[in-house]
Amino acid sequence: MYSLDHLRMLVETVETGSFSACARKIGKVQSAVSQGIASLEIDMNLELFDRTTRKPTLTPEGEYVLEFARTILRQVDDLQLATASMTIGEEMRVCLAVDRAFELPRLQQLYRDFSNKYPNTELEVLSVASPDIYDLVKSGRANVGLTFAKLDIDKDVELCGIGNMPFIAVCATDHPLAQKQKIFMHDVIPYRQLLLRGASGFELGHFPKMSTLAWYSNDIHRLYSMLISGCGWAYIPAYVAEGWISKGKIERMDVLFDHKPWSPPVEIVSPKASIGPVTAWVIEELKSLFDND
Amino acid sequence: MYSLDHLRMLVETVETGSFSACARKIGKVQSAVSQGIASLEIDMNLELFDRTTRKPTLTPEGEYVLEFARTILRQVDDLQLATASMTIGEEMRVCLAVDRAFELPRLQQLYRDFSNKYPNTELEVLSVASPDIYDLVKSGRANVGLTFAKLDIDKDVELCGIGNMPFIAVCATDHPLAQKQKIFMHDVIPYRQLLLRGASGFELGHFPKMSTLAWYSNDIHRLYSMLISGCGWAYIPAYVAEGWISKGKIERMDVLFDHKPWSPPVEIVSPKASIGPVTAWVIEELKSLFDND
DNA sequence: GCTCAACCATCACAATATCTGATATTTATT
DNA sequence: AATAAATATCAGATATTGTGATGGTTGAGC
Repeated sequence: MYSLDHLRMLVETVETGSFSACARKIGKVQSAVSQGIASLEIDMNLELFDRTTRKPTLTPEGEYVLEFARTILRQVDDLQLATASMTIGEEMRVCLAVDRAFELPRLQQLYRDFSNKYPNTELEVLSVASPDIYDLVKSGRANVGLTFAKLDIDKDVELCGIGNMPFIAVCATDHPLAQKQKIFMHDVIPYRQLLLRGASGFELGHFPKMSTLAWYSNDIHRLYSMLISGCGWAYIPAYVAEGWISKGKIERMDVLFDHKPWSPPVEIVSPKASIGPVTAWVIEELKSLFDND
Repeated sequence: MYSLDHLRMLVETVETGSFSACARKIGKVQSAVSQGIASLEIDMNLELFDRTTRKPTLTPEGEYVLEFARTILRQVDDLQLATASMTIGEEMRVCLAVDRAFELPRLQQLYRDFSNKYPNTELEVLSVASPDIYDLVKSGRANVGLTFAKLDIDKDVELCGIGNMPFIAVCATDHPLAQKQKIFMHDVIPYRQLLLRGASGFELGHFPKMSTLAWYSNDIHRLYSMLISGCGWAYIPAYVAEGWISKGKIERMDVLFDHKPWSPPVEIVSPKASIGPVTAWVIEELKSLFDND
């Protein structure tokens, strides 16, 4: 049965162009590679290289096998990285950074599934502001992020849009705006708008500030307190609003300026390289987050 | 450096619950497994199993490594299958089955990219009717399929929806319906409708037959001939219609009964297991087929 | 058409790695 | 306490892989 070294020889030979060059690169002697490839061909019962030309060229079969070998070795390299970082003490755990606004029931489902599927892997969930998430992933502090999409693309991280999160405008039932029907843009401007904003200070481009006066919080629950005490109105995720409205102190505003709910895009942020299988699983799960809502 | 056998021991030990059972299963002696796991732990510089209990249990590190090992071995098994089928003569090629209605420019781009990326792998493109595609993939005759979505789900194949293909109603410029503006449902009923249908005989649920009289063809080009000779009207993919309309003999009908174009969902069909890397690449490419149209 | 450098295949032998079977020890169960 | 089933360890057997030497082939440059 062939080994990883054999596959490495195949890949390296293609990469360097010759058995000798491959041998030099992997620190062995030419005949070792020659025999290695030969035994690989015997094991697979296939001719991988055409040796009639000066430099060995891949046969169609070889071409096909090469792709498998590449994928396998990439995984092995990732495992290598993972074990290396584990021995130097970095505990293996998965850290998921999500925007504070996401407290979806589906996320709780994900926690449950995670604990069943990977009972021994630690899960850390950081609840932070969207703009901070990119840095957390970039620095390696977090393995995956779930954020409102930035407008500019970031070349250091992998991004994957997964849908939109509808926001609606709400205010307290005793707020002047709650009485009004068919609210125009100019109607809300005089009233204080309550906005979500990251601790880092700046807000997201997707969150439109419409009123001239604004109050901020980095915590959506604090926003609730501010709302019911009549401090102003706010745009909040529709699924949060539902819960609040059912409590009877908050009402949906009948705004005319967006007839379909305003829905900023949501994306998954992951590092460019070396994603472990557990993180990969989390990413796959996150992808279906908005599938049937 | 550890080998595939070592990883296999790890996985099999977890699966069976003990080193001995693992040894029995993989046809070796207990001490071989014991030593194998030990050397794996030395190579990785990690403790994978906790031996204080009766049966060895995975440490958190082991749990983590296990996932990698599983993925790697799955790939190796796939490679095994691929090489086996290649030696018994099944030429390694990728066979893509697409519905006859798809002749998208983006598909031609895919052919070009394929020939660059995998110059030695054969590509076969079968142009067939959507309902036949499921069987082609199921039987292994085709590796991937691109079809209009069936309404019932099929448990034997993997399905992945990728978007919708807009259809519009057209007829010849000299057809009575071309003269009319604001065509109602009852206007089209008396005229012959030209429909796409698979050779297997049955049509897709997504293709609404509205007229009482219908003519069928399994070939969209034949439909064109029928259309320009004034035989009737038809629903055809919008991108096909564009080309035909620009030739001047076909016109878009001003139908009122669907104000947004009728767009059946399109999905990728792939086998449940053992997808080779080239096929995987094709699937990834197909997924973005409708992304920016 | 000759030379030369770089390449590949093959072989016998050396070096490693892996497997075996025996043995001692541990652990949960009766 | 006795038992059954597991694990660790060790020395020797076996198999795999690597080495270095040798000879043959290829293609570029003259």
